[in-house]
Amino acid sequence: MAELDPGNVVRLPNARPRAERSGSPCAACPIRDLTVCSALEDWELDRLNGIRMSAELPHGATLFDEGSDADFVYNLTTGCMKLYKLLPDGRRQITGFVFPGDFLGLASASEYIYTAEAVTDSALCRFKRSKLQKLFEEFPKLESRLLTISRDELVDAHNQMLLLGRKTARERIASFLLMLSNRAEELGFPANPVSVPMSRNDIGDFLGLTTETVSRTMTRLKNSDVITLGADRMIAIEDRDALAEMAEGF
Amino acid sequence: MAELDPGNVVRLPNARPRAERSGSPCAACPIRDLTVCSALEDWELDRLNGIRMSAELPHGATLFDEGSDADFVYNLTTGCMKLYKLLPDGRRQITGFVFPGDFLGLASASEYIYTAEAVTDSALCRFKRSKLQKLFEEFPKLESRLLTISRDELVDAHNQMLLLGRKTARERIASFLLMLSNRAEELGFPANPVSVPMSRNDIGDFLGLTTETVSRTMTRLKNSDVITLGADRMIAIEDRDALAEMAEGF
DNA sequence: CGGGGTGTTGAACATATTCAACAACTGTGG
DNA sequence: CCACAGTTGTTGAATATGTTCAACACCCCG
Repeated sequence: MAELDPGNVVRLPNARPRAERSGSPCAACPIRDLTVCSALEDWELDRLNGIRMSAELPHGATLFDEGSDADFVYNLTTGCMKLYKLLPDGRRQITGFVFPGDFLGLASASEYIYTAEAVTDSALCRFKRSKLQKLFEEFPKLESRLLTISRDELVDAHNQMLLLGRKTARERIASFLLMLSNRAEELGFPANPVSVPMSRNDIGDFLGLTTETVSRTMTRLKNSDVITLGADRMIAIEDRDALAEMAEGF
Repeated sequence: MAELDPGNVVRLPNARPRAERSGSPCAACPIRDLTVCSALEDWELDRLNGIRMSAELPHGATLFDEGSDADFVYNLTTGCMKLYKLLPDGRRQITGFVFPGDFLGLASASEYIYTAEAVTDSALCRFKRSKLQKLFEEFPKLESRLLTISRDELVDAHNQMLLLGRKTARERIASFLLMLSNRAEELGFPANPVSVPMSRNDIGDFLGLTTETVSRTMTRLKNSDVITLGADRMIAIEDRDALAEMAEGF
């Protein structure tokens, strides 16, 4: 796992101008406001930076495996990752996609409860759990922020349970596309022709469907003029209201 | 919502002898070690007790509705509750069952993200969120403990996603029965003839199945001598190993 | 070019659902 | 205490949604 090469970091569209106010790279971090770091002042950020390591992953690479020792917590700065659990016969459930600003490994206790794999080339900040724990004592704000983050993850998880347990294939795809579009917007990427970096197979394993069902359902949505399937895994949302109604199960 | 009548509280089997060391009812709480309170000393517990209110709910009663203002957080002391989300046409997903020592409303921000309804007659401690928040500043341990609890909830949620997205009906039922058995044991109730207080319909809505499928699957497990269906919603696990293998998808 | 991975489409199939009937149980009032 | 009504649970038959198996088109990337 190579150290971060700054020249290789893709800046996010909503990046703030590189701050001159502090020497710490964190102060200039484009996703600073989207993650834990938003709880901290510059000087506190310096302390956090002190225990930070950078890492990059090419697409397809595994960051950690389900069941391995959860010594580190990560924060994604660029790219997209997937988290998944496997059954012995290979059935896979992707429990979440990770976008810049999101945490990885938060839900784990002593061992990671899912495998984390890069969907696209990715860059991350890495924190040793034990060191982070010590910082909590110094900055309770940090732990407080982490509680908020974990609460938000719980909200997403509950929505996903509703999706997996009760929604039809069409409703699942609609929910998924809107989720991607909303997250893109939060990150300052275009919300409408939405980028769908993951494969049909990944989408299926996230939505509890097969590749074929994902493909067929997308085609039907295209045929009913709700979306347009473009090149490079781009999808245009032509009728957002219709998609939203579908997603909510109307 | 009546105040807790102490004469009406069913003591849990693993209750410790009523403590004489403190005047606070919390110090004598039978589930004290199972919940947030385990993070606190007696004198700190007194402070927590100061913002505590008691409540009871008969079975079938709703504690709060999805979407209503999340002003309170609750801790179940006796009974069993269910948390669920609804789709506009009435499809329901139960996102979790709540047992003594468990929290309700933790995942919520300004509004509750699920409805909470009593499965059996229940008793709870109620805390005003704003007051609890203030106690956090006084006892960071408390917030720390809450982070652990919410992390554990996240682990459960991820396992449930795997179940809902990828497991067969038989595997879901097996997982469910083992979960009930394990939780019962944690609480000091018998792990083997396991009490299943919720209806087939509730089980179905928790596992993403219909009542009929739950019923049929249970019958098949009975016919293959893995379980025995008793009266009063009791189920005996006859072949725990077989059940465990099923649950894991072997 | 050529080849593996990715995506689409078709046809047969399976698992779980839906609709329906009935049995068992619970609680309530006469 | 029993009778009755409503709820809960079980079972059967028909059905549907999504899966499986299979073939082929596409398209980057080598």
